Amino acid sequence: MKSSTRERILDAATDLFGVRGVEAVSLDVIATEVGVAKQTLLYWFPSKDDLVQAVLVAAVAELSLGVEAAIRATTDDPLDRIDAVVRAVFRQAVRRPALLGLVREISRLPAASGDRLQEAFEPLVGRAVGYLRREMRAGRLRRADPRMIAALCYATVTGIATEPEALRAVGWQPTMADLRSLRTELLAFLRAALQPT
Amino acid sequence: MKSSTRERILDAATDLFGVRGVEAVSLDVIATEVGVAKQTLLYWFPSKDDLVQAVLVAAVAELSLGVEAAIRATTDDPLDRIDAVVRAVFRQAVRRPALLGLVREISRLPAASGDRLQEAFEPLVGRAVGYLRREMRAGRLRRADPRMIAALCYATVTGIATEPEALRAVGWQPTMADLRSLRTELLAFLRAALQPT
DNA sequence: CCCCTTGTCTACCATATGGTAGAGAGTGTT
DNA sequence: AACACTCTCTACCATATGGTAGACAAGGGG
Repeated sequence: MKSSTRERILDAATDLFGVRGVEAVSLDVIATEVGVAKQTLLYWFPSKDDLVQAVLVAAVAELSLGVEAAIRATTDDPLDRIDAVVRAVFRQAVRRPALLGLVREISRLPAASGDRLQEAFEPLVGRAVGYLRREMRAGRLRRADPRMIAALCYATVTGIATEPEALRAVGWQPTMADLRSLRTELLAFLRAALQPT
Repeated sequence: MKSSTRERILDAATDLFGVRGVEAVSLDVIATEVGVAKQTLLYWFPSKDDLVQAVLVAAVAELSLGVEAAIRATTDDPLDRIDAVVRAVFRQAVRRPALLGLVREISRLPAASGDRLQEAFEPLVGRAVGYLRREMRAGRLRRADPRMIAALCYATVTGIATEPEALRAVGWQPTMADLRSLRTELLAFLRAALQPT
C-alpha cells in the first residue's frame, strides 16, 4: 500500500508526541522512525503544526469513539456506566500509552490549537456533565458539582495512566498482574468517590 | 545582592520548565527572562542538564518540606491528615503553578535523572504508604492496596492542579471563588474515596 | 601596586531544526 | 510518444540551540 505512508507517519508521530512531548520531537526523528525522508513528512503535512493538529484530531476522535461505544453498551446504573467508560479509556491507554499523554499536551499548545481541540471534546464533556448532574439529582450519585466531578475523574484516570513514574515509585511494575490490580483499584476508588452517601 | 543571580535563574527556570516543559525551554529564553546573558546561566550551571537537576532538587525539597510540615501539624484522624496534606500541596500549587508540573516532567527525563529524583521522594512515599496501610488495618480508611491508593491520590491532585485546560473545558475559571470551590470538591472527592465503608 | 578571584559580558562555533526548491521515478491519460 | 499527476528523494538554507573561549570590570589581599 503506497498511500499508507500518511498513516504510518500519523502513527509514529502519535506515539512520539504522546510520550516525549510535541516540542521535544523533531521531524527528523519521526521521519527516521517511519523510515522515510523528512521531506516526505512535509509532503503529507505541510508543516509541523499541521502534523500536530492532525495527530491531535485523530487522537481525540479515537478516544471519543471508544468512550461513546462504551457508554452505549451499558445499563442504566451510573456507577456501572462510569465503570464502563473507565474500562474503555483504560483499554485504549494500555493499547496505546501515548494517547492520553497526547491529550495532556493540549495545554502546552498555542492557545488557538488548544481551543480547537477543546471544541472537539466539548460535546462529550457537555454530555458527561449533564449526565452526572441528572444522576446526582436522582440520588444515584454523591451530590457535588458535576463539572468538578467530571474534571476530577478525568484527572485521576489520565494522571494514573500517564505517569508510570508515579506508579514505579510505589513499587508498581508494568506486568499483566499489576495492570489488572491497578484497574481494579482505580475502579474501586472512583466508585467510592462517587457513590451516594 | 550580587549572589542572588543564581536564585533568580533557578526561579525563572522552575516556572518555565514547569509550565512549558524542560525540552521546550531554551537557555536563551531563561536568560532573557532573568535579564542576563546566556553565558551567565552557564557560569552558574555548567550545562542545561545541571540547571535541570538543580531545579528539580529544589522543587522536590520545597514540596516535601511543605507536606511534612502539614503532616506534623494535624491530629491523628487519617482523613483529617490527608486533608491537611492536600491543602498543603494545593497551597503550593496556587503559589507556584509550575511546581507540580515540574514533578510531572520527571518521567520525560533520562532514566538516570529520574531515578535520582525518585530516590529523593522515596522516604516521603514510603512513609505515606506505611501510614495508609496501618490506618486501613485499623479500619479508619477504606481497605485497599495502600500503594495504589497513594498513587491514585497523587494522580488526582497533580492531575487537577496541572491541567487548567481540563478545568476550563468544564467551564471552570481561575478566580478565587472557583479556586476555593475546586479545593472543596477535591477534598470531598478524596474523603469519599478513602472513607471506610 | 600587582595579582587573583568572582561575576558578567561579547564573540564565536558546531549541530540540529523547520522549511524550500526542485529533480526523478512510477503510473495513468490522451 | 507526450503529458500530467502523485509520491519520494537529495540538496540546501536561515535560524535557534547548547556550549566554548576569552575579554573586561570590580574588589580584596599581599
